[in-house]
Amino acid sequence: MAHAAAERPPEETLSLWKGEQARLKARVVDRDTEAWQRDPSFSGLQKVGGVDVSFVKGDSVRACASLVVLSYPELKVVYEDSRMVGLKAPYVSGFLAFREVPFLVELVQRLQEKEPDLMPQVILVDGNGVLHQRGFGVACHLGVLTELPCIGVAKKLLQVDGLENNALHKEKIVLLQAGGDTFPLIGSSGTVLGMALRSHDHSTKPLYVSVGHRISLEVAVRLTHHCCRFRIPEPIRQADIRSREYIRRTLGQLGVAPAQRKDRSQKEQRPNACPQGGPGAPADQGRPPECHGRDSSSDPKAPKPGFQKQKDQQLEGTGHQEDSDLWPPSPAWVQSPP
DNA sequence: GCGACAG
DNA sequence: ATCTTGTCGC
Repeated sequence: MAHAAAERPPEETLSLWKGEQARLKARVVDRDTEAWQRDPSFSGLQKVGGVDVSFVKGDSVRACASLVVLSYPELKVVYEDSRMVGLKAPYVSGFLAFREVPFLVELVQRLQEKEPDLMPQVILVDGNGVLHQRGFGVACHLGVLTELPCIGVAKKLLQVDGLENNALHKEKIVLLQAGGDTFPLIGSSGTVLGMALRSHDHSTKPLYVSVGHRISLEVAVRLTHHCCRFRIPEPIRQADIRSREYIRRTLGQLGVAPAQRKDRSQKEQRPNACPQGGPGAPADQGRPPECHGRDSSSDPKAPKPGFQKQKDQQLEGTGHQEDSDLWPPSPAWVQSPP
């Protein structure tokens, strides 16, 4: 039973999740509530958070959740908490929060306990805010559960409410000529759900920014832009880099049973053991502001093939349904209502 | 059966 | 999301 979070939940579960989203959605505040948000240069803003979850290939349970806090406007990491977690829900488009948000809330609580002074004034979330099937993406979810301002930053357009990544959309993207350029994402209802943002002068593929909680779309977009040294906003980029680094260093290439890995021809299988410090040595757990050690974080060598994959293809699975069809391995799906 | 599909 | 190697550009 190493796949607790592998198969799609039954409709009954999805209905409960929809109800939860509808209930929490009523608490979303889609306007500025902080003084720094009104300031042209964001004076007063000093700490920006970023969260992300990386996964262990071939393992539907283990993942690493990270929360980082960066100084603003320097964008230097002043706090990091990366933790291995056990996933309890699978990824289902439209319900990303039920898979990741419990761990993100935990990270925020740990920060509150350990270093309350480093609590971020806003968190950039990997995923959407109100640009969502039911107007309540993971950025809204995290925002409402923590009451912290949150911004949804997606790397791909979620095609909902009439929004399509079609020829017209692509034409608009071409018109984004410089970093900071944007165009609104208007749903069928006529509502502005978010903005496509060219985050950097040298980046062609836009980011899709939407309101998570306690911030206006305009400010969300402007702040996201100010956080970009590269295409991905630094807070999210650092959380991403550090969470996968954590996995790489603790599990290396052996994510799952070494026996069922695909045989890579006859190449040498590196012994691959964790260098200094055993698994018991977190290597960076509650590390105070100092952040000693390697800070290779920001380097101008962002390796990205000069060409894209004309179509973000997703390997359509191997077509194998290797395991049984016992879905809920155990109860406890929905979190306690209130 | 076919198209979609945030992470 | 994950894996993967080289390659092109500043």
